[in-house]
Amino acid sequence: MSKNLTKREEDYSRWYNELVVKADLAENSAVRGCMVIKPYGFGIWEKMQAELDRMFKETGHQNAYFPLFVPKSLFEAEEQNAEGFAKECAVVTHYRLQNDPDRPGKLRVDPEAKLEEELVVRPTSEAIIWNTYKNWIQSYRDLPILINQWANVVRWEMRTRLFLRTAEFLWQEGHTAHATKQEAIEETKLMNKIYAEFVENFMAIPVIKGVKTESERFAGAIDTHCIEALMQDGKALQAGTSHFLGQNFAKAFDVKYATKDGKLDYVWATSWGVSTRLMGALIMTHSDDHGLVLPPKLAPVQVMIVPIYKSQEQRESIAQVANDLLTKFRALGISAKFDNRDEYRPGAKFAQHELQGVPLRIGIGPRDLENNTAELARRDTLSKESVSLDTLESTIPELLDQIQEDLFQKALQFRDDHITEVDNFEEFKKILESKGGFISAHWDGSSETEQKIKELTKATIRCIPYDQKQETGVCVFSGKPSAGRVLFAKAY
RNA sequence: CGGGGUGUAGCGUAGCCCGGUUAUCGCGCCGCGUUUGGGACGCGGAGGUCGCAGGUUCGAAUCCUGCCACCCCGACCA
Repeated sequence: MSKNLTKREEDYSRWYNELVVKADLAENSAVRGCMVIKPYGFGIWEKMQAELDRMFKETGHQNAYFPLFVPKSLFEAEEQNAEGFAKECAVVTHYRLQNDPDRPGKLRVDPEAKLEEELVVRPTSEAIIWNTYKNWIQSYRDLPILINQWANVVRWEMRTRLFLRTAEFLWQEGHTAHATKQEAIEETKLMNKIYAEFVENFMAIPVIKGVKTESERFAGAIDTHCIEALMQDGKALQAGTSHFLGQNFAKAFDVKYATKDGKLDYVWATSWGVSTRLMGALIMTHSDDHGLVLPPKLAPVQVMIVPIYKSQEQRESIAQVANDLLTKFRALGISAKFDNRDEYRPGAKFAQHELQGVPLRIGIGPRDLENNTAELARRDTLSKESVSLDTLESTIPELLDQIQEDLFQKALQFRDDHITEVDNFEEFKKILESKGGFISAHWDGSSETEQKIKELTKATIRCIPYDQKQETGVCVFSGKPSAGRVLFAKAY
């Protein structure tokens, strides 16, 4: 994510440490790999949350909250799921501290306070939620259950990566229960579609919708649908997943319902989630050497007004104009701010707001006061123009829309330029090393081939795209017959 | 957990090989003044258990041992 930030040494430092999102990998080993998200960064997340939440509610979902701690016996009930996450679980074993007799003033874990049953800190909530759903579901009349929760989860990864893989992360996880297989499959696809719409329309990041291969599937799922994005360095990023869980969890937690004709059947399930990883995707898709570039729809501040003045009289005159503009923008639902700090000069403010990715900047100085103009600067193109003050009110809303669209188109162009069709393995390796991006190639459908390609090239199958063409060919690695191309890439 | 690297002020660092005044510089921070159309300037000032613990030595940021943390590369993963 910092690959573009090489212009000045200070930028790099400020990027992490002052302005944007302080991703503080704490020094204490117990919380290493966890993020501190500063207010500005959290403002971005809040906007993402708000839009997603709205989309979930529009499709009939409700929010609820389930416990952070999962008793180990519940956690292990669905074996596939438990096995998949076992290696990265934080576990609570004690419930009390006491004074350490050997180290005055220090504490130790009270050995007497050992829990009878260990508590797993949720890496995902299927277990505890399905244990609850068991009590909520008796009849087909209780279905469907369409619930989402906004929560934190913990996955004790061996290696963390800022934004993309932190030990603790914020996300939303939807967990739904359905009477029929078909309905659950529809829900799985619907939520993947909603993720795609959100990421494309709000984050301005183009994605490819598809289905995971068996080896990349969520632990405990029958099918994992996903959206895959491409970062500026040519690596793919899984931006969201939606799982069709079949009856696996219903069977593990014994969740049966009475059908209309009086029979008992297991419930069908889905789960789906996106996380703060999306913020990493946002940074790595749009940023440039000057810092963040935020799509207007997610920018905490969309328009920043910067005064340029010599005297305090000028400053006051500009403030009047600026406040007038703020009122107008507020009426239009545009979030605008007036950076009237006296202790920084304009250049420093310009640089700071560019670093923070504020989409539009309006500069007002003495010359503008005379001419009734302002300097309007776009963050994405870094272009500036002098415009009449009177036109701002009408042009800014469409300009924000234009920036949103341009960001998407630019990312789309880059993404499409980095999908390469390849028909032999030599070229596969060559493209992967030189150009990167997605490689569209035939695959024989076997996990063995997938595994071997991964070992040889580090590329994995990101997904089998929904819009895969029916096209007979031969596997790029094994030469065996294939019915269509899949997308390979090196991934985060 | 394997391989490599790095720990010096809020951030970025010099010094370490070859031990020796009061630990270097830049940014940031505080005060005063001058400034303000793209990252201001001058003067003054504050801020350090040199990652931690041992050891060697008259003397350790520097040499030795152990530990810890972080970064990069693997394995694992949203």
